[in-house]
Amino acid sequence: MADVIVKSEGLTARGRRTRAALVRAGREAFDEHGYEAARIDDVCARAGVSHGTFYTYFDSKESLFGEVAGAVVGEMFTASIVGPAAPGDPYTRIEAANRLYLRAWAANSRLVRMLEQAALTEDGFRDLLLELREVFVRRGAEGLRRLQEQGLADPTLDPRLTAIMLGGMVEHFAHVWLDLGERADERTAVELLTKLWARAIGLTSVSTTEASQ
Amino acid sequence: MADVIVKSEGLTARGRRTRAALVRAGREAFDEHGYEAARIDDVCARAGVSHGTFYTYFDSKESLFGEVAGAVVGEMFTASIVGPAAPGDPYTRIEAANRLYLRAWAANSRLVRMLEQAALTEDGFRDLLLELREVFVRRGAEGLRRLQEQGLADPTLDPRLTAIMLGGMVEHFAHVWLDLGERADERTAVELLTKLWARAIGLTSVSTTEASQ
Amino acid sequence: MADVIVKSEGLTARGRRTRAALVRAGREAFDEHGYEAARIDDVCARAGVSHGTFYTYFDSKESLFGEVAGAVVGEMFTASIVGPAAPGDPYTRIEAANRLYLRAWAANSRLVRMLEQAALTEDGFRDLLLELREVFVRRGAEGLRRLQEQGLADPTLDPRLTAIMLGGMVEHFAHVWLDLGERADERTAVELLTKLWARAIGLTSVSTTEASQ
Amino acid sequence: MADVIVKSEGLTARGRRTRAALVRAGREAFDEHGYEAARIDDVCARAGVSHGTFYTYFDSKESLFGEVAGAVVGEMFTASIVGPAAPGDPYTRIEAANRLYLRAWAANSRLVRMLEQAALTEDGFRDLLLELREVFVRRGAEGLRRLQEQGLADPTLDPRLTAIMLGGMVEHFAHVWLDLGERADERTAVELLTKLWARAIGLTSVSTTEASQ
DNA sequence: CATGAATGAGGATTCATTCAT
DNA sequence: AATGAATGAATCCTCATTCAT
Repeated sequence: MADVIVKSEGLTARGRRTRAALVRAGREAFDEHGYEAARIDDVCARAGVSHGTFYTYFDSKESLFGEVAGAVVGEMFTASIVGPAAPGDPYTRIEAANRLYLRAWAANSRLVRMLEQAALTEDGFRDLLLELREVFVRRGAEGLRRLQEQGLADPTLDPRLTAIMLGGMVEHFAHVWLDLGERADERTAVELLTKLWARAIGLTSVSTTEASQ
Repeated sequence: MADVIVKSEGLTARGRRTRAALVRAGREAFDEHGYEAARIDDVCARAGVSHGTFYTYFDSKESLFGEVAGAVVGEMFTASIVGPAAPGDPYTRIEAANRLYLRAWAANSRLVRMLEQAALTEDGFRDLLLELREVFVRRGAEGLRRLQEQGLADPTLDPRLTAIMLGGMVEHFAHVWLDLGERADERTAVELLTKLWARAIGLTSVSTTEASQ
Repeated sequence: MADVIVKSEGLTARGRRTRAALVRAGREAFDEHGYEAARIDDVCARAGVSHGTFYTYFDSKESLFGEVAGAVVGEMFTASIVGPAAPGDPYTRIEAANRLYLRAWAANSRLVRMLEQAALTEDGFRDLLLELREVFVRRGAEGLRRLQEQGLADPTLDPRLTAIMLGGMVEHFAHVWLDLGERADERTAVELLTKLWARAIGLTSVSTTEASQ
Repeated sequence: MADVIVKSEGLTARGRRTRAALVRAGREAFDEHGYEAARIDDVCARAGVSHGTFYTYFDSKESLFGEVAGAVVGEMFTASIVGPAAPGDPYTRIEAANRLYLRAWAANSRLVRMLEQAALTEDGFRDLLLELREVFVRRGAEGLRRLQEQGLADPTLDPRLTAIMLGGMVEHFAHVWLDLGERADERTAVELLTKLWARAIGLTSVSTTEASQ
C-alpha cells in the first residue's frame, strides 16, 4: 500500500498487544483532536503506556498516523462491499450501496479529512488518499458501465466523471450530516440520495417503480 | 457575522495599507500552508512588516484568519450571484449557476477546508461556516421550490435536503477537481454536473432537449 | 532630590498641562497595577494623549516613575508636619503625629512599596527612599530626644533606633490595615498606636492621664 | 494551603533531585531579582537543567513561586516556635520570641515582600500570605492574653490589634535592618524591641528589673 | 507639539523526540 | 520491552521605544 514504514516485525505477543493499543489510541486521539492537536502524550495515556514506549513501535507521530489511516482505509474498503450477488433490482442495489457508502464515510469522516490535510504535504499520504478514492470511483464507474451495457442507464454519460460526481454527493452529504450537524435520519437520506442518483443516471426501470414511494 | 474582534477603526491611509497587506499576505500563507502551519513571521515577511506590527492590527493568528475567512466568504457570496433576470430556460439558468458555483468553490477550496478545520474548535468560525453554507443551500432550495411551483420539477422532493445533496455534489467536485488533481475541463464538468442535477430533480422540459448533446 | 533627569524646562502652558496629566495618569496607573504591570499605553490613554507624546516629556517609564515617586514623597513630607506650636500635652501631640503618620502612609502605601522595589535596582530610587525614611526617622528621633531632655521619657533609649522601631510600627500597620484588609477604624487604631508608643518610651506624665480611657 | 497546583507525584529519585534543584534555584533567583525580573532560563541554568525540563515539574513561573513561597512559609513557621516550656520569666520569653521572630523575617524578608506583591493579583498567594500573617498574629495575641489573665499585662489592650502592631514593629524592623541597610547588631536590636514591647503592654514584673540595663 | 505606525529584543511555553536506566 | 526524565528547536506574543509625518 502506501510506503509508510513502520516497526512491526518480530514482535512478541505482548509487543503486538501494545502496538495495537497504540494504534487504537491514536485513532481515537486523531479523531477527537485532529492531526496537529493530537498529542503523543495523550495517545500514550490512552494506551496505558509510557512516553518512551511509543518510539519502540513508531518512528514518529506521522508514522502512527500512517498506520491509523491505513487501517481506516482498509475498513472502508471492506465495509462498502455490496455482496456480488446482491438481491433485487438495480435500484435496490444502488440503494444498498449508498447506504453502505454513507455509513462508511460517516464513520470515518474526520479521519479522511485529516488524510486529505496530510496528503497536501506528504506524498505517501497522497498516494493512500488517491488509492482510497480510486477504489470507490472505480466501483461506481463499473456499476454505471454495467447498467449502460444493459441499456438501463444513459449511455452518453462518462462513467468515471459521473461516478466521481455522484459519489461525491454521498461523501459530501456524510460530512455535512455528521460533522456539521445537518439534521436528517439515515433512512430519509439514503432514500433521497438514491432517488437523485438513479434519476441522474437515467435509470430506466425505475421511473415508475420508485414513484410509489 | 462572526464574532471575531479586529482592530480596524480610525486608521490612517498608511495604516490601512499595512493592514490590507497583512490580510493579503495572510490569505496567501494560509492557502499555501494551512492554518496550523502558517507562521505569523511568514505573514509579516510577505507583507514586508516587522513582527510587532502584526499585533498593531490583529490580536492573534486566529483573528487574522477570521478576517481572511470573512473576506473569502464575502467574495463567494458576490461571485455566485446569478443575475435575477438571467436569460433563457431553466436548464440554462441551472447551468449558469453551477458554473459560478463551481468557480467560487474552486477558487477558495483550500480556505474553506481550513475554515471547516477551524470551525471544529472555534465557535465564531463555526458560525461563519454555517452562514456560508446556508446561503448556498437556501439559494438552491429556493430555486428548486420555484421550479416545483411551476410544475417543472418533482414536487415530492424535499427542497432543502435536495439542495444540500446536489450542492454538495458541485462543491465536492470542485475539491476533487482542483485539490486532488482530477483531470477535467471546466466545460465538460459544468455540462455533466448540470445534466445530473437537472435529471435528478426531474426537470421536465429538459428530458429531451439536452439528450441530444 | 533624586538624580532622575526629566524633560521639564521651557514648556509652554499647553506643554505643562500635558506633562501634569501624564504624571497624574502615571500615579494612578502605578498605584493600580504596580510598576511592572503598568503600561505606558494605559498611562497615555488616561492622560488623553498619544503614544509618542509620552516621550516628549519623559525619557522612559522609569523617569516617569521617578517623577511620580518624587511627588508622593513631597506630599508625604508636607502632610506629616504637626504644627510646631501644636497644642496640648506630649501625649496629645504624639497622637496627632501618629494620626498624620498613619494617614500619610495609608494614602501612599502601594507607591512606597513600589519605590522599595525600584530601590533594589536603581540607586536613584534608593536615595529617594532613604531620604523619605530619614525625614520620618529624624522627626521621630528629635521628638523623643526632646522628651528625654525634659525628663518625660526614658533617657536610656537610643532615639534613632527607637524612632525607627516605633515609626515602623505605625508604617507597617498602615500597610496591614489598608493593603491586607485588617479591619479597624482609624480612631481605635490611632489610640492604640499612641498608647503603645507612649508606654514604650516611658512617657511619664501619661501613666495616669490615659489610664482613664 | 494555597491552591497552586504542582506536578510532584510519583517521581523517581532522580526526578525528586531535579525538582528540588529547581526549587532551590528558583528561591535564589526570586530572592535576587524579584518575581517579575526572575527568568525561567536563569532558574534552569542555576539548576543545571534545560529549558524544557522546567515544565516537566512546574506549569509556570507562578507555580514555581507557589512552591518556593510555601517552603518559605513553612520554614518561618518552624523557625519561630519558642519551646513551650521556655525557661525564665515573661520578659525573657518575650525576648526569645522576638529574637526568633526577627531572624525568621530577616532571613526571608525579600521573599515575603514578593509574596505580598504576588498576593495583589493572585488569590492563592493572598491566602498563603494571610495564613502566614495569621499564625504570627495569633501567637502574639495568645501570649498577650495569657499575660493579661495572669495580671501581668494591661487587661484593656485588644490582644489581636496589639499583636498586629507590635509584631509589625518587629517585622518592619527586620526589613529596614536588612533590606535597607540600617546599621545595628542583633543583640541591641532584640533588646530594644523587647524593652519597647514589654513596656507597651505594661508588663508589670519588669518595670524595674530591666530598667537597670 | 502631537501623532500613531513601526520596530525588535526578549520571554514564556509547547511538545516531538532521545536516551540512560 | 518499558520507563520517564531530559532535551531544545520552534513559536506566539508583549511592550518600551523610535521616527517619519
